[in-house]
Amino acid sequence: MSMTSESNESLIFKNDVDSPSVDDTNSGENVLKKGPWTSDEDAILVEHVTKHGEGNWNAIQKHSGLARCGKSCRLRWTNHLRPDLKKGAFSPEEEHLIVELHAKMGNKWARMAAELPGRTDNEIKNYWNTRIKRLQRAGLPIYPPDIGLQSLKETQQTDDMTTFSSNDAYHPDFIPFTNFEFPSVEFKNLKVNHDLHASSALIDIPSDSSLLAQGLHSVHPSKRLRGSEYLFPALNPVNDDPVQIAQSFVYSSPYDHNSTCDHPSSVIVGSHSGLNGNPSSSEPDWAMKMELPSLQIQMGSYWASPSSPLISYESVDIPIRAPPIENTISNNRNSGLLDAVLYESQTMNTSKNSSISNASNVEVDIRDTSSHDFFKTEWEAYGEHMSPFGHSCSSIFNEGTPISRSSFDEPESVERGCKVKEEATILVPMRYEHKGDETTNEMIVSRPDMLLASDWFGPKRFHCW
DNA sequence: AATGATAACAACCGCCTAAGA
DNA sequence: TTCTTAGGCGGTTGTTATCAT
Repeated sequence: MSMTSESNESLIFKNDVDSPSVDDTNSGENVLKKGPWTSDEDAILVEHVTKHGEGNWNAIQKHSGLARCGKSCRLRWTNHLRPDLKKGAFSPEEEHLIVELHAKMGNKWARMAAELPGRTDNEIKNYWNTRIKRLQRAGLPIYPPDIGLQSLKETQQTDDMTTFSSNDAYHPDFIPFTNFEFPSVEFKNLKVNHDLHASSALIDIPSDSSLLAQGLHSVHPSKRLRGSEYLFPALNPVNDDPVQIAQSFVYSSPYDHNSTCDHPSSVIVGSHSGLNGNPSSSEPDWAMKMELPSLQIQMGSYWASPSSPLISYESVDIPIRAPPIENTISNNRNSGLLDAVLYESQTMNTSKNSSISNASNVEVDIRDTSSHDFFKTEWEAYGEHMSPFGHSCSSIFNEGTPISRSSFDEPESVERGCKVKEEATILVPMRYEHKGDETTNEMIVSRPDMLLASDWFGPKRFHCW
């Protein structure tokens, strides 16, 4: 570290040949240092800010001789030297809050930091990014269902969903659904069941684009979690109560009522009733943002965009005992977890007191065929049976669940829009172990994402055959 | 003990916006 | 009105620590 005859401050860092990196954009004497800050640099910066206060960062270099650009000074001060910074790991409360805030705001780190006194946006961002990576590897949802539901409800309470709000709860760079080619249909019932409608989306397993692109291919069942780190403070895997966890994934259609259904034996588990292409719908904008990963997005992509790649579940290595071919569709990799989900769902429903204490846990009766009623009543007007997303149950399955041959192989076989392939409806007979009883259910496997949640359930706990 | 993988952290880069000249 | 600049923000990259094999 070279020194000059000037003040220590100015000498230390100018023309520092030992600097890890030097910004030579400022040619000549003003050679700005890059790389890690030294304690001396910190001292200079602290002294300057103490004297002159924050701001005017570029002046620091001039006045103190600190060979750092103003940006770098500001960053260093903000992220490390501020006296009100809270050091150390995030507390469980903070972690929970971060997840909650991210569900509301997305990648608005600065705004999130404002809600966390003593924490910096960079800190939160780093925490979140590493968490995302962890979740990607584990194939787990990013948001615990309770948080997703809660945040959405809060969001919806404060916004008129008929218009795109500029409220902070919404991302300014909202990406509309226009490229999704959903039929422009007004869902009368959606407003009535606003919360559940959209919340159904939130309890989908989230995943961002990168997860879609890569994370699912890198599921690492044996990935360790350091120390006390759990993916969701509020949903600690230590609590391995499968019912409680399963409840978080299973919910009923908000449109449940008693009427007939064209798929008497079919139930959509985790149907995406909340996703529709109507920009005036209550779908929060963040649900469409890549930065706010959601499996709903994935599913929406499956359904809406022919070019959207389907996840290859070939690489998902989760030890689920596969059912025999004669009982299930071939290569159905979802059966194991879906089995588990259905099992838990059934457990809940057969219980007299299947109370759902948690507001986010919405019950579904897997034997209840009325879940399709809405689809029928609302969509038969279009002459076809399809979901609010322009897809029939069967087409949803076909597009969202890679079975047998990959959809990549036969893109033309993927029905889009209003096409319906009733004959393609997949009924999966499943048998469950349930307190000595055997119950057979048929279902439409529509949730490949459920497979990803198997880590939460503990794959060894469930099996089907 | 060595090695590789991963997490955690720190810092930089590029873009955007607001304010002032 | 346009241009410049400072500051802020989010994304990305690099480094170090930690853990498992």
